[in-house]
Amino acid sequence: MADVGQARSAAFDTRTRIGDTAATLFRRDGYSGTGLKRIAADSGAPFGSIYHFFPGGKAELAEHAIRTSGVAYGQLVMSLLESITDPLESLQHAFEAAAADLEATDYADACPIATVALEVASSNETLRLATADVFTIWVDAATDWFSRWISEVATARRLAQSMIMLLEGGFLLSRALRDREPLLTAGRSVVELTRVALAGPG
Amino acid sequence: MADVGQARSAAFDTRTRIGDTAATLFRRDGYSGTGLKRIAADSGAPFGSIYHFFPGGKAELAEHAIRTSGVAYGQLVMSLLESITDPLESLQHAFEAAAADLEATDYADACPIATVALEVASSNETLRLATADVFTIWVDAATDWFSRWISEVATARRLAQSMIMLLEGGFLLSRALRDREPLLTAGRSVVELTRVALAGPG
DNA sequence: GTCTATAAGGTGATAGAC
DNA sequence: GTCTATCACCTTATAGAC
Repeated sequence: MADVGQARSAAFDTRTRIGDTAATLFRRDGYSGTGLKRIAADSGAPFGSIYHFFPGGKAELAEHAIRTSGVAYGQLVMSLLESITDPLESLQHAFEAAAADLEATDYADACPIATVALEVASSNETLRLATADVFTIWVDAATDWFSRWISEVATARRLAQSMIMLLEGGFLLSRALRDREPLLTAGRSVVELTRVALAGPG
Repeated sequence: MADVGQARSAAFDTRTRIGDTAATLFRRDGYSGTGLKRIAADSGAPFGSIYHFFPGGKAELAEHAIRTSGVAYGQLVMSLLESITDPLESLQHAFEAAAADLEATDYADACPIATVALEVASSNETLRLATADVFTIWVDAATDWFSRWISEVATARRLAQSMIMLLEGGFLLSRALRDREPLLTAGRSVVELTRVALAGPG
């Protein structure tokens, strides 16, 4: 197993480096705002390597970045939610961690796909579908998490969607205002919504 | 007064047409994704007229579009909230109207500044400030509206921010998924948060 | 398979004719 | 003041040397 990894390591590293750099730039500057030249330069890979590993060019690279970073970010958030047993404390902690991360990266690293999702929603059906798939995965995973304490699936799903929407809206306002407050407010509202649901039908 | 309008109408119309077209394209395809050639073509104005009316070029045009369409959209939403006296009914109606509008425009016309806001947040300080000013105006106006029924300003402000964040998150998910559901769910959650606040300290 | 040079077209911006 | 032609640059993509 180590041999296989070793044998593929050189090519794998270059491909991964290109993918990671692309994801970082797409997240920060969007799809149209990110040039392939910049991706090659920042990743240290020659320009031609992009087309060697991603023959479909920018579109294929973007779809790969959306799906890969989207799934990874979803897992990161879910693992954050798993780290504390009490749901209300867990939610508050997750939003505080997101706010701290955002501030630590000078308000750059928020949602990995939101900027691209808005850009391509009305202009690129392939990439729109990729972002839709990622959001669906997130909502489903969060619905399962809420379902541990909420018996009604519809309620769990509504909380899951609202959590993600508040996170996204919080990222948007916090990035624009360069202030953690909106994101922290979003966290408080998620806690409030969950508290009410828990006190409700049980 | 009619004469002044008449005298300025030709130039004013062209400038307005360029501004409106720019706002529409920026909203749909973002800042980097919108070319000045396209703005000239869609507005019917000659290319040079863009620089005649907006000497600062694309950046000045974008700032104008952000501030103008941002303020206008805020007023639209607030007037929608004014049209019904009961706050809970009013909120639900506003989100349903937003969802209907989004669907009617084939999921294109959502927030006029969100796409650009995310694009420029880390790369263009002038435009970031313009989006920040718009969001601040929206939060302040919504805080005043909530304050009619909520005595604590901090609570009214939290509700105002959460309403806007849920609207923005709802727009994002609904556009990506091409489904009204997230936006309608966002509306339900805003109503829920407001109901709890109203039942609380009074 | 890694990398470079170039192609073909689009971009923001400008100069200058009318 | 309206409009056109053009500039220099940057974009994605490809062809081909090594």
